Amino acid sequence: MPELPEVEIIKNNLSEYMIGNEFISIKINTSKLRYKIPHNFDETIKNSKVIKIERIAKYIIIYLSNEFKILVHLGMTGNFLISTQKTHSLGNGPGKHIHLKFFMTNNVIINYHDIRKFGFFKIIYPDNLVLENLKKNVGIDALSSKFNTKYLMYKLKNRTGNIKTSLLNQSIVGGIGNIYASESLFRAKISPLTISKNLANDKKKITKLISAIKYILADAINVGGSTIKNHTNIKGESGYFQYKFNVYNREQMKCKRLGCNSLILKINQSGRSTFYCESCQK
DNA sequence: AGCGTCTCCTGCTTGC
DNA sequence: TGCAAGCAGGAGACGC
Repeated sequence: MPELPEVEIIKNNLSEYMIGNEFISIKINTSKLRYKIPHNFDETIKNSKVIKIERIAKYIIIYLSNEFKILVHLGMTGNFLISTQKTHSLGNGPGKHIHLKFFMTNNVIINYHDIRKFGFFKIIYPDNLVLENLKKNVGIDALSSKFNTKYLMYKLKNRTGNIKTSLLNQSIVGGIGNIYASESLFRAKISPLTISKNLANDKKKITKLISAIKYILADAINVGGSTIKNHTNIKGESGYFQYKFNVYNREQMKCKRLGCNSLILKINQSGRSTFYCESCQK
């Protein structure tokens, strides 16, 4: 589920329901996520107010009034769903995979749902540099104005792997995942097999790639992200960028570009699926 | 430094 | 129908 557009949507949803409100309590159903939920998680968060929420690449950071912060990553299948004290309903199936429940002072319950339990929650202590290190390590956000031609040429110039794998590398650019890497390369008409350092010499193509990435991500955010298996917004509503896929999940289907009769190919790169059109992407 | 491989977990799809 | 294998949006740890 969650790549940059989905995380951005979830961040905005959380902001709407959390900012300005306090945590009454936290119920932990499952502490064994990717990392074990710390034993003082509830104690640390309880009675603090949410000040602001930001996104760094695919991470969400919740700033608390007591100077602590919560670092959240949604892994492959993490999501938040809202319910209220009154109804206590989720409107989205059984609660089998709800691992945490945040009870807020505005009578809202924010439920963390994660089938594969690859997501995590960490407490960042005041003055701890986790966040600063994270900002260094995840490179520049794909939607940032700093993600520009000069930057990407520099980052790719020594890379001997393929461009598709480089786009998934969060230390090069933050936020792109497997879906949007394939879709962006299609839009930029660049083959996913292109060696990164060769592409780095082609200023025009790099510029085209950057604008394709920004276009695709912004478009996906506008339509609520991609719902492949279970991404929804906090109210349980699906996105519909999946209907706009040109290549992702379209193996052996006809290329959508007008006049192109080729079929979309599926290959494996660094253990991940890549979809592309051999005729359109050179 | 950079690349490939493996791993965490559950559920759905595919093939025998 | 039943069962097992394979695959899935992510990323950190490891060896080379």
